[in-house]
Parts: sequence; C-alpha cells; structure tokens
Amino acid sequence: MAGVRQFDEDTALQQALDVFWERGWQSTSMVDLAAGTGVQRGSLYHAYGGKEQIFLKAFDRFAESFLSSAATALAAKQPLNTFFDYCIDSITSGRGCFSTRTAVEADAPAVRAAVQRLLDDLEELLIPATGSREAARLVVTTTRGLAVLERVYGDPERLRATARTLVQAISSP
Amino acid sequence: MAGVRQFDEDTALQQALDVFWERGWQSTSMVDLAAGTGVQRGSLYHAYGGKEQIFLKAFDRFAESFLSSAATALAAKQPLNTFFDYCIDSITSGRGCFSTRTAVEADAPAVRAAVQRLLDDLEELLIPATGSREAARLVVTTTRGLAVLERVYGDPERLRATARTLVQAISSP
DNA sequence: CTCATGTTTGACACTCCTGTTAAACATAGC
DNA sequence: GCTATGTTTAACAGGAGTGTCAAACATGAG
Repeated sequence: MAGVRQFDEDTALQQALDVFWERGWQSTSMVDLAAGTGVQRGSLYHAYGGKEQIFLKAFDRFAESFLSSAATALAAKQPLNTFFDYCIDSITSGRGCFSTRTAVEADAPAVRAAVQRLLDDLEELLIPATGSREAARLVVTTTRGLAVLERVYGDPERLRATARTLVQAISSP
Repeated sequence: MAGVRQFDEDTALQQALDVFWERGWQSTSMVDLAAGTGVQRGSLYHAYGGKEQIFLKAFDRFAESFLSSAATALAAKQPLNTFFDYCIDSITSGRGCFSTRTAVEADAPAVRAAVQRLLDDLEELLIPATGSREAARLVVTTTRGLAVLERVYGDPERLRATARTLVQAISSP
C-alpha cells in the first residue's frame, strides 16, 4: 500500500493523551493537539475525524494502563491501602485525575460511555479486596471524591488520611 | 444619586446561577449570561467586570442556600442519612452538583477559593453528626464522589445505596 | 424643570477555533 | 523508474466569543 502515514501513531496518541490530561477535555482544541503531537491539524482530521475520536483512542490507552496498575496494587499484602496509595500518587503527582475530570467535563455520549466502562472495570477489580460489590462501589466513589478534593485542596497527606479513614471503616465489622 | 441600574440585581444573579448550573463554568459565555438574565452584555461588563465576578456572586448565593439546607437535614433524627438523601435529591433532580462541577472545571484562583470555603463550612457542619473531623472529611469526600458517579451513571437509587454503605460503615464501631 | 451622574445600547476590532479543499507530496508495488 | 494511492500542507471561509467605546438614555437631586 502506497501513501503511508508519516507520523508514528503510538507516539502521537500518547502525546494527545498528555495534552488532554493537561488541559482537560473541554479546553483542548485541535490546535492544541496539533501542537502537542507535532502533526498538522489537517492530518489529524484526515486520520481520525476529529477531537472526539482522538480522545477516545487516547482514553483507551489511559484506561488500559490505569487498570493494569490498579490490578497490580490490589495484588499486594494490603490491597486497599496500596490501591489508594497508588491512586493518590497518580492524582497528586501531576495533573489530577484524568478520568474524573473527563467524567465531569464531557458531554459527548461516547466519551461518557468510555468513562463508565472504566469505572465498571475498576469495580470488578475491587470486589475481591472489598468483599462485596457494594463496598467496591463505595471505594470507586471515594476515589472520585478524592480526585475532586485534590482539585480543591491539593494536599496529598490529607487525601491519604481520608482514604485511611475509609479503609478502617469498611474493615472493622 | 442619578443614573440608576435598570435591572433587578437579585433576579439577574439568580438567573446567572441558573445559567452557570446548566452549562457549567467553562462553557458559559457572557453571551449566555446576557441571554439568561435579559441584561445586555455591555451592561453586565459595566456592572460586574466580567464572567468571574458574576460567577462569584452567583456562587455565594448557591453556597448560602446549600449550607442552610444541609444544616436543616443534619438536624433530623438520622442526620447522615437525611443529609445524604438531601444531597442525592439535589444532585439528581436536575443539573448535577454545582459545586463539584465547578471544583473540577474552574481554573481561576478566586473560584477555587470559593469552592474551598464551601467545603470547609460543610466539614464543620458535619462534625457533630460524624463524631470527628476525619469522619466529616470522609463524608464530604463521598458527597463529591457521588456527584461524579451521578454524571457517569445518573442513577439515584445506586447513589443512595452507596451512601447507605458508607453510613453503615462509619456507624458500626 | 434642569442637570449631572451613572447606565444602557449597538457596533467595532480582535482573537481563537473549526472543518474543508486543492495541490503538493511520499512511497509500496509493479 | 513509474504509477496509483493515500498523506500532508497551507490557505480559506465562517462562526463564536471577547472587551471596549461613544453616543443615547434615564432619573434623583437641586
């Protein structure tokens, strides 16, 4: 096949993810994506269709990587504490929680659906460590809450304390 | 004093709050606010300075009303359950959680500070019902998490179930 | 009634973004 | 080396929002 893509798709999508993570779904423009990937706007339109399609591809990479790290954390001796530590490190060391920001900002149905899939998968992953689906949902909900609190207070230690409070509460009875 | 404001400030700010609540901080434009309030764009600039100042005034009204309702709920027989029921009703019956969406979307420092003040006040309000500051912070965090989950799943019953799981967990020891 | 004061209005110039297109381009397969 | 195919490029027209300004306008105070 002649007429071959001049940019590396893997690299470009990773860079696109960085841009979306940095600026958020809403205020990322095709111009930003072109700048961040080094690929001309026209080429991006040609290759993917538009912002939403690029986002979905980038989000999939994020989700895969996040779930795999979460699974690793949940295999530790103290699964919940290790999991929360991972989440808080990820949220704190940088640009906030990508999926939470997306959940709140995104309007497009396909994007909402992608976030939902991620949370569904995370819930399944958490059932063994929590003992029940309900407890798993509470943990998922708390991670989202922590992500919001990070935006407001930006204090990792405070987030860790709150996470510890939850783990203690659901471990006591 | 001559040269008097032609629009009712109270009404306009309430309508501005409606617009911000409906469209969110980011995608609300001065054009939207002019349309929603019936006040010309130029008059809004003249009277308030710009979007951020209008938002702050509107947010203060929201915060006042929210905290007063929360206080009422927390005076009930089962304070936490009643409080969560109120939060979930408020989040669910309409346009999501205004403060959470603002926390996640807003970049302007003054807006972030306003959200922080609201959460600080809510935390204080929750200490008697939860028994400790740490537990109060966990409850605040959970309400934020519920707000995010509402955006993703939009299912009130599910939110109520998760809230019940938390209340049970922090009430058991 | 008059006037000074602050308000309203519509228009202006500007910036940023979108989505498309035609022409230039690169290259795998023959 | 040609050629057909898909890619890249720069430019275009259009839409939406911003912040400002001078002129028209109301109205309380005198």
